Amino acid sequence: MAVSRDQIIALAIRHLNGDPTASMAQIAEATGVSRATLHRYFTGREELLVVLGSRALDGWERVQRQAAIEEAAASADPERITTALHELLAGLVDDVQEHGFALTEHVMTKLPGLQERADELEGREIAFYLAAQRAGVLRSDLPVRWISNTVYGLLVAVRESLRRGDVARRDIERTLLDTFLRGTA
Amino acid sequence: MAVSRDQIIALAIRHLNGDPTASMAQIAEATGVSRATLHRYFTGREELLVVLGSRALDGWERVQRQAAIEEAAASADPERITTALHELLAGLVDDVQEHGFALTEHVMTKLPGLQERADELEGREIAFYLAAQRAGVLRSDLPVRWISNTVYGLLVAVRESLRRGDVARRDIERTLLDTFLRGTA
DNA sequence: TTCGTTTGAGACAATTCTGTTTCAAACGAT
DNA sequence: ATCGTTTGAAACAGAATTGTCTCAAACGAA
Repeated sequence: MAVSRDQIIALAIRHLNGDPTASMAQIAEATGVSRATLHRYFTGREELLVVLGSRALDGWERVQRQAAIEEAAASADPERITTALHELLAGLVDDVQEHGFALTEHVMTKLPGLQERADELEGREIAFYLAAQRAGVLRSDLPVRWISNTVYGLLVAVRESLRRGDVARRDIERTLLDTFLRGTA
Repeated sequence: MAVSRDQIIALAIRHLNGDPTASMAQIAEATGVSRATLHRYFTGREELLVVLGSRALDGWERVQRQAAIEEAAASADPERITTALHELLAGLVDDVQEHGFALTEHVMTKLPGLQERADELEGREIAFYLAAQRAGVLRSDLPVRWISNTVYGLLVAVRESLRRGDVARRDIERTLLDTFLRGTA
């Protein structure tokens, strides 16, 4: 095989990051494979998008796991929670580079199974933010879901800043953390 | 006329806020007008989108003008700049409710003339943030374009929070300002 | 009421995209 | 070199969308 299924997936994700509405023909061209072969690997466009969306959710889940947010939340230890928060945001920055297309594309949320899993991952993150509030790491006077949405919105800002070259890659993690925690004033 | 052109525009914007990829037939149905009439008012889909995008930019420009950000920047007065910043963000919150579809739809930025105008409005806002940094209202150790992107990202968070009912409408302006200026820690 | 205008419904062609199929060429392991 | 597999190119039908056109009905002002 000239191009493996995993390669196709990776290249398709990269292409969709630049053009989220690309057709099957455009995806085929971008992945260096014919349209027929693309349909041999994936039943149809919907399955392809579900697979790509699942990869994005895999990345998100991996970030949560590597940051050990559940364990940190259970410990209720401010230091551990702080460390986990830093790792979480740093991991999300990495992930937004890889799967940025899934961030604002409303199409993804309508595919079967994806929304449920996204809700579950969001739920875990909200539980973590709640623990961070209780531990005094995050402000308790803000709705925890607003905090979660803030992270999401700031990741959109990260994606745009990197795409336009407004912030250097090596500075973006610190800048994000700093803005998230301390604000801009 | 049963439905005026302005009414069509308003209803189309409202509908596209919920379904940004709606077809001409769907827009026609949502605006209470036949597809033929829709094509009598607008040359084609592209012109319709340009008109809607222009309305969104009109709203943005009006917010900037009402907040008097240029005058505040020229004054270099921290208090005036602070007031203008509050008014700017409050106005943007209002506007994101009206023209939220234009916030993340990449389609809009590809239409002729729209991107240039958006860049111009963004440029004015960046000049204002720069003045705010010089006046000590905003931190100077953050790239001014990052600050601009942060506002954009937080508006995405505002749109999501309101759509999902995570934050009450009457609280959102204060919550946004507070998070933007002081952060979440 | 009458007459000019506007509208809606439908038909129509053109385009685009999806998904399937066929077949010859390229490939790869033995 | 040979044989079974994989691939690409092309053709095809079906669906959806866009944009145009026609014509009868509804509308509105004089």
